[in-house]
Amino acid sequence: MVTETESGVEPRIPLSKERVLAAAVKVADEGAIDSLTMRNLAEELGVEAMSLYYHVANKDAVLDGVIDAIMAEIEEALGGFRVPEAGADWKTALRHRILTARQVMLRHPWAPSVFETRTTMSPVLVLYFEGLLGTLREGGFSYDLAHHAMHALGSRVLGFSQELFRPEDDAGDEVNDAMLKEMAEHLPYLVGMLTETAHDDPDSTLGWCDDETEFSFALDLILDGLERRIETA
Amino acid sequence: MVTETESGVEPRIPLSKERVLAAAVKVADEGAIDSLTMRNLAEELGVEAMSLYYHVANKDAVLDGVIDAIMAEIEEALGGFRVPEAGADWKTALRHRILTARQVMLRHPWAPSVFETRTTMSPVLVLYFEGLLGTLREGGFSYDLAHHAMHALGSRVLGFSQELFRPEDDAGDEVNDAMLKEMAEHLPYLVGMLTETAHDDPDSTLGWCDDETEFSFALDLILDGLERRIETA
DNA sequence: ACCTGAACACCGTTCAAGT
DNA sequence: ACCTGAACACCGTTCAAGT
Repeated sequence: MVTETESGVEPRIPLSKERVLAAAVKVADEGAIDSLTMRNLAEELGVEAMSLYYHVANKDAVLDGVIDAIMAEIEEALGGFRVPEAGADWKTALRHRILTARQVMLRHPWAPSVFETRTTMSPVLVLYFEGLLGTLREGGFSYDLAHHAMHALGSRVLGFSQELFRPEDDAGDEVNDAMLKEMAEHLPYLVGMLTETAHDDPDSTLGWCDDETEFSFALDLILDGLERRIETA
Repeated sequence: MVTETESGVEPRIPLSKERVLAAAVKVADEGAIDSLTMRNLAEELGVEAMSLYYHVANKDAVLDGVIDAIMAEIEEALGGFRVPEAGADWKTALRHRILTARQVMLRHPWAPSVFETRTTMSPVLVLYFEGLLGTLREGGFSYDLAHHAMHALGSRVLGFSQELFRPEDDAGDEVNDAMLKEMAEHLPYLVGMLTETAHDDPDSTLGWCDDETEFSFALDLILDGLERRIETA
C-alpha cells in the first residue's frame, strides 16, 4: 500500500536489508544455491550489484541472514525455541524438535549446504542450541554428556545429515544388470547391498540417501545410545 | 637421477599427472586449502597455469587426484584395504580401520574439506567402502543394517567428523569472565556447559571440537548401537 | 540517503600459437 | 609432445561519483 502522490511512475519501494535477504531466499529456492551471487541477487531486485553493499556488509552477511531466515521458520514451526519440555521425556522432545527442523529443511533443500559454509553461530542459532541443551539437562544429562551428545548428533540437530558423496542427479551413470554382473566379481559386498536395498520414498529426501527412514534410523541409534549412557552414569 | 647430456642448464623434468598431483598435496599441506588454485599450483611447479591442463582435465580432476593420494596413504597405513578381518570381531576391526584413517587425516587437516566437495567416489574409494562393508557382512550384518550403518557413521568412516560451525582460529572472540556472567542470564545452559567442559588435547584435533576423545565417543556410541541392533535382529 | 559506473583483483578455462 | 600468451566469462568488492 504505497501512497502515490508523485505523478505515477512505479512506486519503487526502496531497498532494505530485509528485502535483500528475502530476495536471497527466493533466489536460492528457485535456482540452485550457486545461482545466489551478488549480481544475480541484485537483478532479482531490479538493481545494480553494488547497491546491495549499501544494505549489507558483504556476501557473508547475506548468507548469515539467509540462515537466520531459515531459523525463523524453524522457530515458527516449533512455536518458539523455549517451549516447556516434559522434563523427563527428553528423548521425544528432542526427536520432535529435530524432525520439525527437518520439515523446514525439506522446504529449502539448498539450506544444508549453506549451513555447512558458516563458521560462527548467529544469536538465533545460539538460542536454538541453548534450547536443545536445556532439554538434555532437564532430562538428566551431565554437561559433559550433553556436550558429547551435541557432537555425536552433529548436523542432525538441525534436521539434516551431512552426506559425503551425493552424485548429481543428472544420473548419467544408471547401473544396469550387465554392469552389476561385471562388478560383482570385484565388489561382491557392494553389489550385494545395491541389489538388496532400494530407496523409494522420493518425497522425504534431502539428497542421495538422506531420506526419512535413513535419517530416523541414525537419529534413534544415537538417541538410544545416549539414553544408555545416562542410565549407566 | 636425470642424465644431463645437453650442456647443463637445469634438467627440467617434464611435468606429468603424478607430479602435478604430488605438488597439489604439497601446496595444500603448506598453506590453507584455498591456496590450492590452478595458478598457485602452476607456480609451485615453475610453470604457467595453462600448462596444467595438458596433464589434467580440470581442477576437479586435481581434487579427485588429491583424494586418491590421501586414500593411498590410508591404504598403506592399513597394509591394504582387504586385510583378512577376524570374522566375528567386526567391531574392533572397524574401529581400527577408522582410527587409522584418522591418523592420516590428522597429517592433512585440510583433507576433510576436500572430501566434502566431492560428489562421486573414485575407484579407490569404492574399494575402501567395499572393505568396510565386507567387514560388516562377515560380522553378521544384514545388507540393510550395513547400509544404515554406513549412513549413520557418515564421514566418520573416513576418520573425521563433519563439524557445523568451526570458528576460525584467529580467536578474536575470547570469552572472558565478565562476558560469561552477562550471558549467563539469557543462556544458562550454554554458559554452564562452557564453564564445565574444556578441550585441552591440542594434538589430536581436527578443527574445533573434533579431538580424539570427542571422535571416539561418537564412534563408540554408534558402534555400540549397531551391535545392539544385530543382536536384536 | 540511496544508488550506480568504472575498475580492481581474483577465479577457472579456451584456443590459437609457439618450440 | 609439451608449454605459453592473450583473452573470456565469471566471481566479490572498492571507490568516487551521481541524484
